[in-house]
Amino acid sequence: MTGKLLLIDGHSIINRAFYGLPDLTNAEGKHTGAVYGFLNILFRFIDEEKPDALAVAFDVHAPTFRHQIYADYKGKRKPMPEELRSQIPLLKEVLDAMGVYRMEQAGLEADDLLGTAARRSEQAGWDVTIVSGDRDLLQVATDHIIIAQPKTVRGQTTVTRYDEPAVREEWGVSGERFIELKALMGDTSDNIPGLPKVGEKTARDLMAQFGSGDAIFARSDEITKKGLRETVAGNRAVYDLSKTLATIDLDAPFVFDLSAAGLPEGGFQGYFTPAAYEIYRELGFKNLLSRFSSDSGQKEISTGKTAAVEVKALPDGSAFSEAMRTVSESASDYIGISILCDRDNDHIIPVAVSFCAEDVCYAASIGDGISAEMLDSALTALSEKKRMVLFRSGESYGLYRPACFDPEREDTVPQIFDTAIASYLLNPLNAQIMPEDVASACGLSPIPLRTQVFGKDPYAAHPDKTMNYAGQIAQMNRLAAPILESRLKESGMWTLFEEIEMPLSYILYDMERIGIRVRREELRAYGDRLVSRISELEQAIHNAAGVVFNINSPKQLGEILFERMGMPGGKKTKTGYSTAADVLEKLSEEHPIVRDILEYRGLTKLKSTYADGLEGFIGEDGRIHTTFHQTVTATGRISSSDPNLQNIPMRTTLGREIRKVFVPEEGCLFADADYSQIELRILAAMSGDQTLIEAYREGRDIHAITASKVFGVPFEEVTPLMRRNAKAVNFGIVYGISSFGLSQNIDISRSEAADYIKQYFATYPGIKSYLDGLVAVAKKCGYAETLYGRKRPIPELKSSNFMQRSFGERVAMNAPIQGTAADIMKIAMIRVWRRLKREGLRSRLILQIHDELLIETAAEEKERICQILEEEMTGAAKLAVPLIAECHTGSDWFEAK
DNA sequence: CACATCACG
DNA sequence: ACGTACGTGATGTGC
Repeated sequence: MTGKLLLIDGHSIINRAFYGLPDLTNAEGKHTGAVYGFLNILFRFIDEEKPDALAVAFDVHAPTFRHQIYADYKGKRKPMPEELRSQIPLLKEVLDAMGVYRMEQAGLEADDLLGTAARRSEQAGWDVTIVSGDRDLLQVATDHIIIAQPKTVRGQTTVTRYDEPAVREEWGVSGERFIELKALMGDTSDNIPGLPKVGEKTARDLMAQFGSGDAIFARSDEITKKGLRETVAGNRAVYDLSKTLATIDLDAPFVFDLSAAGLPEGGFQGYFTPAAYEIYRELGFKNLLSRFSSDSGQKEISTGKTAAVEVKALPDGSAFSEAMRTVSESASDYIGISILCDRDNDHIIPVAVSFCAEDVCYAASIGDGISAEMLDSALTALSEKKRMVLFRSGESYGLYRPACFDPEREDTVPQIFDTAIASYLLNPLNAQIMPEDVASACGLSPIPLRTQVFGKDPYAAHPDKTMNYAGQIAQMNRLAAPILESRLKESGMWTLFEEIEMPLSYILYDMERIGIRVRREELRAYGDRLVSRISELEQAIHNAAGVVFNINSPKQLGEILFERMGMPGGKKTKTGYSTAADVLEKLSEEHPIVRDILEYRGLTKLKSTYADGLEGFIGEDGRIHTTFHQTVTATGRISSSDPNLQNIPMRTTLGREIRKVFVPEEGCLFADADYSQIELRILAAMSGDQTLIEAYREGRDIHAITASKVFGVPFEEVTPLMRRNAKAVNFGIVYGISSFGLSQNIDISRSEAADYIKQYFATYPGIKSYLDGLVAVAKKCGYAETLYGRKRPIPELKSSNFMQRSFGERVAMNAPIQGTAADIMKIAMIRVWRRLKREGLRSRLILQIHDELLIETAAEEKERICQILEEEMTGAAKLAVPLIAECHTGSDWFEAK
C-alpha cells in the first residue's frame, strides 16, 4: 500500500512555537506554551495534508559523532532556556498519550531520522512531507519529498513548501548541491562554520560558476577576485568539515516501521484518546479540548479514577422530599450540591438541582412538581445538619439561606464549603476556575466543559442533560471537598478558608444583593454637562490639526502629532507612537492642542465609562448591583465588575463630582471609613524596622520624615516637592522597588532614583533586609506568603529571562504586603458585618474598595456606625504599629469621602 | 480578540 | 544587554 507520510521535526517545531508565541503556563505554573504551539502546528498540518501516517522525530542528547565534531563550535550557541527545555519531555508525554509514532535513537540526529524515513518511504512509493523550520532539510527535497517550513509572524503561521524544483528556483542549486552551498556559506543556527567572509551571495555565485563544490576547489585558480581565491584555496579543510556537518544521512542505521506510523483506527480523531484528554486538561489547553469528540469526557467518567455514581432523576415533589430525607440521614458529612441557573437580565432562574451523598446522587428539574420555594426550604433545612459543598456558593445564596449565616446561629458547626474558593486559595494564578479544573486538580473523573455539552444554549433548553450535568458537579463537589480540605490544612490555609473566605462569601453576596442607590437623572445631567465641553474641544483639536480625525484612535492621533505636526517624541509601543498621558504631559508646552487632547481624553473617559456606562446598570430598584469576585486576583484582593465600583473617579475635581450621584436610601446617610496607609504600616510591622515602627507609634508624618532623611534636610525644611517625592519612594518600596520604575514615576534620572533608594535603605535598614528576605524565601519556596498564610506562587522567579525574573522579585516583595492588607480588610468586613447583625442595626455594608468600606447608615445610627467601623477596622489585626481607620459621613458618596 | 489607554486602590 | 514600577476592569479602535 502507498499513501502520504507526514514527518515532523520535533525540536525544530517546538523551537518555532516557543519563540513565536507568548510564554504560557498552566495553573501550576508549568511552562506549556511551546507544547501548545507545537500541537497547533501539528493539527494544522494534519488537517491540511490528511496524511495516512505520521511520525515525529527527536534528537537524543547523547554524544554522537557529529555532535563531537561540532562541539568545538558549540560555544557560540545559546543554551536552550529552561522554560523550553522543560517542555520537551512534556511534549513527548503528550505525543505518547495520543499514540503518535515517535522516532528517537541514540547516536542519530533528528535530521538523519527524518531523511532516512523519508527516503525509504519514497522508495516504497509514498509521498512525504517533512515539517521543519530547519533549512538543512532542503537537501532532502525531491519530487516526492516536500519540505514544509512554517514561519510565525505576529501569531500568524504561514507555510512555505519546497519540492526539488522549488529549492532549485530559490537557491539556484539542486537538493544534493544544496549541501555544498551550505558548506560554503555556513549556518550559524546549525553551527556550521562555512568559509570565512563567504555569505549566501558569494556561495551562490561560486556554485553557479563551477557547478559543484569539488569543482570550486579543483579550479580555484579560475576565481577572479584575489581575496576570495585565497580564502577558497586556504580553507579546504573547513569546507570538508562543514560539508560533513551539513550532510544528512539518508540511510541511517535504524528501523523505521511505516505501518506503525499509520494513523489510528478512525483516522485523526483516534489520537484524541482519554489519556490525551486528561493531559490536555492538566496542561490547561482548553481550546484544544474541543477537538475531542463530545463523548470523550463522558467516556472518561467510566474509566476515570473514580467511577461516576448514577444520577437518579426525581420526577416530582414527593420523590424530591423523600430523597432529601435520605440525604440528610446519610452518613456523609459533606453533601455535594449543584444548582444550575440560567440568567435573564437581572433574574436568576434555577433549572436543575442535584445533591450527592455517599454513593447516591439525586437530581431534579426545577419547575412543575418542584418549586423554587421547596428547594429553598429543603436546602435550608439540610444545611442545619450537613456541610454543603458548592462550586461558587455566592451564586446560590439567592436561592436559599444556609443556616450558618443566620446571625443568631453563626457558631453552629455545619457550614458551606466552596470548592471554587478552596481551589483558588490553593492556586490563585488560575484565571477563571471552572468545575473541570477542580475535578482535574483533585484527580477526579473529568467534567466536560459546559460548552461541550450545551454549546451556547441555556440550560433550560436541555432539562435532562442539565440534571445529569448538575449531578456530575454535585458529585465532584462531594468528592473534592475532603481532598481540598486536607490540602488546605497541609499548606496552612485552612483557617484562612474557614474563618475568612467562607464567611466573606456570604457577605459579598449580601452586599451585591443590597446594591447602591444611584440618582439616574443627576447621572444623566452630569453626562450632558460633559457633552458641550467635549464638542468644543473636538472642534479646537480638529482646527489645530487642520484635519478631522478620530481623536480616540491612538494610531491616528500619533500620526497627527508626531508626523503631521512634527512634534518630538519617539515610538514607545509595539504598534506605533505612544500617546499615553505621561508622554503628552511632556509635550504640553509644544502646542496648545496637547492640553486640549488631555482634557478631551479625561472628559470622554468620564462620559463613556461612568456617565453612560453606569446608567446601563441601574436596575428597576434604582440601584446598581455590582458583582464582587473572590477568586480572581493573584494577591487575595477582591475585584468588582459589571460595573466596577472600585474605580469610581476620585483624583480630579470634575471626576470626583460623579460621586454625588451615589446616594443612600431615604432617611439614611453614608458612612465611609478608610484605612490610613495600611500597606506601609504592614511593611513597618512585618519588617520590624525600628525607625519606621516608632515613627508610626508616634503618629508622625511618614512621607515628611522619609523626605527629611532621604534628602538630608531638617524636618522643618522639607518642601512639598520633597515630600511628594518621598511619598513616591514609599509607594515604590511597596511595589517592589526598582530605580528605573521610580525614575519613571517622578521623572528623575535613573541614578538619582538609585540614590534615593540607597538613602531610603540607609534610613530604614530593617526594610532592606526584610525585602531581601522576602525574595530569598520566595525563591526557595516558589511562592510569597501573607501574614495569614495566603500564598501566591511566583513561577517567574525561576525564569532565565532577566525581565521576567525581575518581575518575580518585585512580586515577591509586593504580594505579602498587598495580600496581608487584603486579608486584614476581609477580617474587618466580617467583624463589621457581624456586629451590624448582632446589634440589630439597620445599617448595611454595601461597598469595599480595598482599604475603604462604605455603609448605608440609618440616620439615627450614624455615631454608632462610625464607632463600629473604626473599632472593628482598627481591631482587625494586632500589629507592631497601630492601624488607623477614619470614618466620615455624608448625604452622598462625594460628601462622605 | 489584542492593544492602548485610563479609572481606582 | 535586557527595558518595568504592584493589583484590578471598562472602553474604543482596528486587525
